[in-house]
Amino acid sequence: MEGGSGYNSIPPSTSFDKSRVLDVKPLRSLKPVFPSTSEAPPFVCAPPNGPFPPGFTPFYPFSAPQVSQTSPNLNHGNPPPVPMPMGPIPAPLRAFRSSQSPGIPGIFNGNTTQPTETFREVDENADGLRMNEDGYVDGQKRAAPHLRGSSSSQKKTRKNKVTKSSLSGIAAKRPRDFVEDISPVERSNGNRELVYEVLLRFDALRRRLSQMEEAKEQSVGIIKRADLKAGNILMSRGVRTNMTRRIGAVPGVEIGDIFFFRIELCVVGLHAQSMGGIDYMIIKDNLDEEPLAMSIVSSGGYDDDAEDGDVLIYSGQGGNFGKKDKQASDQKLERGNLALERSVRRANDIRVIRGIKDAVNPSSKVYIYDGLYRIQESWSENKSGCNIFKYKFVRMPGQPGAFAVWKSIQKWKEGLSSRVGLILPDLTSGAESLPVSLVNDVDEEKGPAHFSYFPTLRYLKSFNLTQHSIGCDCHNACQPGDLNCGCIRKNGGDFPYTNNGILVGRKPLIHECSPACSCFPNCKNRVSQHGLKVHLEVFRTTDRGWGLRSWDPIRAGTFICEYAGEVVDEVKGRRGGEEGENDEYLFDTNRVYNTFKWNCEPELLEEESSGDANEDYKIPFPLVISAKTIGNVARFMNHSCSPNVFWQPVLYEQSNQSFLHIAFFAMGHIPPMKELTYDYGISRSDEVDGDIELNRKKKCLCGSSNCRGYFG
DNA sequence: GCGATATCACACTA
DNA sequence: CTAGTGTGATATCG
Repeated sequence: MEGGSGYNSIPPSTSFDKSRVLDVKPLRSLKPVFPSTSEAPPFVCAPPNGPFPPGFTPFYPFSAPQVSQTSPNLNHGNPPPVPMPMGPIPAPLRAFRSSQSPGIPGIFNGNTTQPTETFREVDENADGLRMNEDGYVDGQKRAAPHLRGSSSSQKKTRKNKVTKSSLSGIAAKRPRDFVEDISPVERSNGNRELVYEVLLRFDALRRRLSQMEEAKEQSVGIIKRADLKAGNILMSRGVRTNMTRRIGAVPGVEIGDIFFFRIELCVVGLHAQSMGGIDYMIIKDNLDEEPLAMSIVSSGGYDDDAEDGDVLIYSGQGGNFGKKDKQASDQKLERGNLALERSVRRANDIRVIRGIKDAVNPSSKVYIYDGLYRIQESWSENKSGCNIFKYKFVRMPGQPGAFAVWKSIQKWKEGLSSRVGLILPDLTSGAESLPVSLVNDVDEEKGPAHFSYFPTLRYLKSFNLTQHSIGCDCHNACQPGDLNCGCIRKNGGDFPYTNNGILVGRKPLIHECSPACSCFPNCKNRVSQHGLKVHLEVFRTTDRGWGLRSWDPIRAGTFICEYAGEVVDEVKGRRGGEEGENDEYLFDTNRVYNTFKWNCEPELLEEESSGDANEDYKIPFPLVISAKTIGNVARFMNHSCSPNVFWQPVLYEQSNQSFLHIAFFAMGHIPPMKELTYDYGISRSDEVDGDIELNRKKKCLCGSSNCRGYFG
């Protein structure tokens, strides 16, 4: 199959073609190279900061096998020659290993010393985690250690839901239901699923609050900061994790994870200070007590030097530095600065979160968890007569690239260095507003099989699926909360998107404005009509043919692309006649899709459950799209049973007819270079047959712990 | 028109 | 309970 007919052939051009692409077969369904899903591709052994080996993906899919995710792995000796501070070194600290470095020599400087009180506690936590990982062995039985805020979290929302024990078999296999309780143990110590879920719930609530605020709904009062409000609600309801403060990695948070609000770092326990840049804890060592730094956020407020991907010169806090209305003063060796100073001597791991401007949304920031660092040295500087502390943070070796990946992308964008394995800078040949690069740094394939790039849907005339509808008569732009707007009324009174174009919630159908409306084309209710917003890349995967990923960070609810192609006859398309291979590029609303919860839980807003909670796909009519001969980037998106992208039906008008489109949105925040995937669903006719026709199915290689084993 | 700058309300932990 | 820590959205300036 590989290297099939289309290989290296240049198809005849047609007047319609915007571009031609070379190709092999769609390999989304090829048989596995790694038959067992537990055999992760070898990208975990990449050098810390690149250059990455072919196909290296620095980020695990969220529920991919994470053998050592929560194991402290303290018994792997052979510390590499890491840079160590000079002078006497007090008792080395033990901590969680970096979560993504299985098989990499330990990064600890020893494991023979007696753990201190605090570290014994850490170890116990680690044991608990290991149990959890084996399938919620005793999630409920263990007493909750020192839980703050547990009382306030017991109220409401957790009505008699399924107990954890009744789910024990399934829980590890299936994403949990939103409303399900988070146990005290899980609140203390997280895991990957939980961290992801807490973040999803945070953003769902945040989007809903933004929507209500933008519509000026009186019910919630004025919320200037939906992020803080959402964070506050979740914290007080106990929808949070990793409350146990710890040195080292945080279970469930992976290097490369991205965040869009400081408060998100709090709810997953990565950095507990909602504003402060230095988080620390008091360590009791025999009779001594000393503060040690756990994590820092470098966001550009001070003149930190973040030029090098592996070294960070971090400024101490305080001194009223950079504040207009206050007199600058000396920084004092107290609080965070003191903790950093102690951490120099102790040489403990410190989590580093780097905040940078979001290129896609310049008014906001992105926070990247860049893994564990240690402070190599510290000194004082004098800035306009005032003392400032400086700390040289050096990244621990053996960790997957995170911030370094961003730096590489930045260079590609500036043209300073070309993307390794670049085949085409823009496979759309200008058909999209942004270029889509085609890259293969894995093998010899020169590109996907020929198709014509077409950025949207093409309805054939023979389908009379559409009807004229009346647009709104708003002037300028439709205003959230304006119930005179016909389009908002069609959406049930809610504006489907936030002011910055983020989808608030899934619904059976979204009605966007169109040329039939009198609002301007830049009206915010046209999110899915304006093409790509992030720089995408079609790339060669190691075992699943071509795939799609993004150079830009994508926040939850962001429109990614629509499924473009030809709308085909439902019955014919589904069975594909003799050419079963047509199935490869089919999108079919008739398939059975895993249900999942994405919208805000009304309980968190103390609202009665309403129609908004409905996340069923109820489509006005079935839609089958073939992207075999014409299509856009969506045709390269692979299947996953734990996807990070979902589809949403959107209706808007063109040429006096309403057309149904399939729009893809980000489920959670997606870091750059992480593969984009959605659930392909299962063909309904096969399901009805009872016996699944496995030969028609494709063996799934998504590698997720929720994997169904097949799809299609 | 766009970046810089000002203003404002605020949530976490020690 | 208070102090210490900037943040993120928006308005205004040059």
